[in-house]
Amino acid sequence: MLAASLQLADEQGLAAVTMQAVADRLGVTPMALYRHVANKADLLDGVVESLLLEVPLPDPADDWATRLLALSRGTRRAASAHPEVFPLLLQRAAVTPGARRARDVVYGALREAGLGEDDVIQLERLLATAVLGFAASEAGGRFAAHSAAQLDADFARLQEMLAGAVVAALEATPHVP
Amino acid sequence: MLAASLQLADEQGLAAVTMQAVADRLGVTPMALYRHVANKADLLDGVVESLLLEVPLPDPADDWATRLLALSRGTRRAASAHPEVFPLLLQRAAVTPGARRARDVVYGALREAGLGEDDVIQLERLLATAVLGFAASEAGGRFAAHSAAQLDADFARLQEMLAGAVVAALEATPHVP
DNA sequence: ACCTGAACACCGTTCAAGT
DNA sequence: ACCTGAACACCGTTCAAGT
Repeated sequence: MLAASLQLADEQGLAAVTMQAVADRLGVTPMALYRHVANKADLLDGVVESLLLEVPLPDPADDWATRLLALSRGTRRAASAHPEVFPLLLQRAAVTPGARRARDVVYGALREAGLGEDDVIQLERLLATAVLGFAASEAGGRFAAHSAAQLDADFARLQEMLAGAVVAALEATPHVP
Repeated sequence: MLAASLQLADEQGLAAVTMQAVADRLGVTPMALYRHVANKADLLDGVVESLLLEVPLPDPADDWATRLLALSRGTRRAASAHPEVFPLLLQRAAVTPGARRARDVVYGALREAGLGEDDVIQLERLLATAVLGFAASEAGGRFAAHSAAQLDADFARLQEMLAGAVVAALEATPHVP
């Protein structure tokens, strides 16, 4: 049902995701959906969550910088696969299992990099926000005037910027030699 | 009419912005709105644009770093004033007068800082995206679990991060001594 | 437990008609 | 030029009833 809704959004836009259309696709009446979902907002929550769970987790064997890069690339890819739904991500509290899963990857990477716990927690929010902001802008159409090559270059530069921020935080961290 | 729609969204949520409700507030029938707006999407475009035009432009007498900070603070304030509408900003192409207005402020500041034209153009997108991503996350509820103090601290750190990116770009720029 | 038919109050949008 | 009444095809959601 969440898969059917996501597919519907991908194919015909978010506005096409109506209780009746989803039900149709499942060969059922609209009212049957209310057995599995409280209401339409709840259904959309589920769709957003399933999108989040589609972002592949990086290989834990890679070093921390590679893992961060892989996660942000996976996020951008999920956005481009589901541009209609992705922007909704910024409109839900990041407290679901899917949100926690991605957050934990970043926490682990920043800890391994050597940051203190307070830094880890704050920096994760800023890194995630920058990546989500970019991916949501791209998916939502804010960059519609720009070429794919330009956006690839922008994304690469964003990564450099974020890496620079992590390095700066590391340099400000007292470390055991 | 755009003002009435924005007010309606602020007071009762984006879902309450229906053609009938807007018409009601103006003391007119819904069909009368179609004289001023092509359809509902067009109306929402107008509402988003009017929100963008609400962001105050920085004092041109201030130095470039102060202007950038003022613009991003103004943006964050507009988001908190209109949390229902603000997230839509990431879902429209940044080609309207309101978008251009803000962009030109950043262009001017980065040029004055001493960046080359290519850097100015690319960095503007990244800075704007980071600020909009943060403001939209905050307005949209992604940070709902966090205190206002925490979010203020996050925003301050975001500014530091962005300032660091500008400085790094400046250091990589060959300059006339 | 799960699904349905019928119904309700609302949507966005059209069109011809009014002033 | 601007607004309206009536109508159309759709919404989300409820409730009692069916299996």
